[in-house]
Amino acid sequence: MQLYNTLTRQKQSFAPIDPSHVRVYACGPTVYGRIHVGNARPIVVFDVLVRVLRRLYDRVTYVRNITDVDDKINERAATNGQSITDLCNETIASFHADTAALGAEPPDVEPRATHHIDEMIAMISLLIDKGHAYVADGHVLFQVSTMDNYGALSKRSIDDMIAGARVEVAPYKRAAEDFVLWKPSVPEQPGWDSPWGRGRPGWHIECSAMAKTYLGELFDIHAGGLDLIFPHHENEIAQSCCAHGTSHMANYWLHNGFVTMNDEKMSKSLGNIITVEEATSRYRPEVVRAALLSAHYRAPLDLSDSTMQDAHNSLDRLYRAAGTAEISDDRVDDEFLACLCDDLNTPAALARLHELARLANKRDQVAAIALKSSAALLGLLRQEGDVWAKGAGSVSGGDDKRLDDTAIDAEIAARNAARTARDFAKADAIRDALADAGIILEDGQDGTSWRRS
RNA sequence: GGCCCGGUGGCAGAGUGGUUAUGCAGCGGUUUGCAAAACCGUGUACAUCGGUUCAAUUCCGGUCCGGGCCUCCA
Repeated sequence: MQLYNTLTRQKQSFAPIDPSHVRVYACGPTVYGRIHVGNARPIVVFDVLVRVLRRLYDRVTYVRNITDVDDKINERAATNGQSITDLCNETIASFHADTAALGAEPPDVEPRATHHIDEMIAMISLLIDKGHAYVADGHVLFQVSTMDNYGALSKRSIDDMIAGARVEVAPYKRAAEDFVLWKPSVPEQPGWDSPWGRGRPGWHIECSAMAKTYLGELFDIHAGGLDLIFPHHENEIAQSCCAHGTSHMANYWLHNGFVTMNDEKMSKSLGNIITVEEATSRYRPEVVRAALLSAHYRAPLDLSDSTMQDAHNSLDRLYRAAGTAEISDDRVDDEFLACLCDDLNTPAALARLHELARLANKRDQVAAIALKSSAALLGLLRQEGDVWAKGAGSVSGGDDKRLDDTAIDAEIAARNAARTARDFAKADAIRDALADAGIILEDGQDGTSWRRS
């Protein structure tokens, strides 16, 4: 498998450290609110990555953390007038609902930051002992200058960063680029006892500590969004490598591009977000998943109604072609798999699915099985074709004017009676009325079938 | 200011040093009572200017335009 490695800015063939056990870490959500479609992209994309890896290797451990200690959580809990614990538990539950709706399989381990405070304290102590960190004014800071190749991932030098600094430097820092490992908490803030007093961890240390705990000092793949390259992943590398005396934290660093709205990054600070909850109620969840896979994961993906409509039409065609074919793990199409093995080229893989669909539509049952089996690797076409066709949550039209299935069957019976009587005007009137209600009829050899548009 | 990444046909979106991506939309046909679906056919697309080359959308350089990171952010 070929993967684009941010560390080398090149596509490289993937060689696991231990071929009998591939280890992957992805940065998960900070749980203070529902995730939006931009947050969902790495969930879905790296879900496909792990599915492909599981197919290629006997054992894969996929870790995706949950950040449940963060000042944004504290603020949100205060705003909502609820406890931090309640806010986190509530948000985690909705996160699980959202990821399940998108068809993402749960990770093997989903560690919570607050359950790994001891590991963080141990790692911070180690960094102090090794001279990479210092205590100042109740804080513990990582001294960036003690690391030789800091900036290797983001291709950024310390000088560049100082030149571009847009933040005021906290007075207790020895250097502007130093970052916080531990900070003091006032009584009303969450905190844990530590050698440096009661406090809480900085942003980056949790990932270093949890990755070490579950995947070891060096593992295969670390994944996340493009905006995490700097400073988050850079600082994770600094912490982990300096604590463990290793040259690398992970061998491959994968970063997904952004979801945009009108070509602008979807972000909470810009306020142009659509939550997964909103998206999956306006469109079928599988359509949202397909849309997220319709562009290459490193390219920007602009979301609009037409993106969703395209994804819907595309799935419609694939579902019809797949028919009632059964999924079989050993019938995945080779060309399709080759597309995914080429740096997760999902648009090319989808194109191959359409080629299989054309063959299947020419009554090639082998192609139909390959289509359904291959699509399953993308987490698509998992429903029965009939369930999809008649499913609710269409792209256009609300449920208010929706007809129920028995009413539709009655209309179809009436229309077929008219057709038998060769009263085509009446038959067509019934069909047009159904079409207005979003019901498309198809007269086939086995009678009339219908689907929701 | 520093550092990254892009600009492909009506739209979305792959890919390639010389030959069909794919889907949607459009057009023509087959089929159908008419449709729908399906199948077949159909498009002088690769920001711009130079360079390398027998040959560049594809490699190199400049220009223009767009996006991102440098602050929480997938």
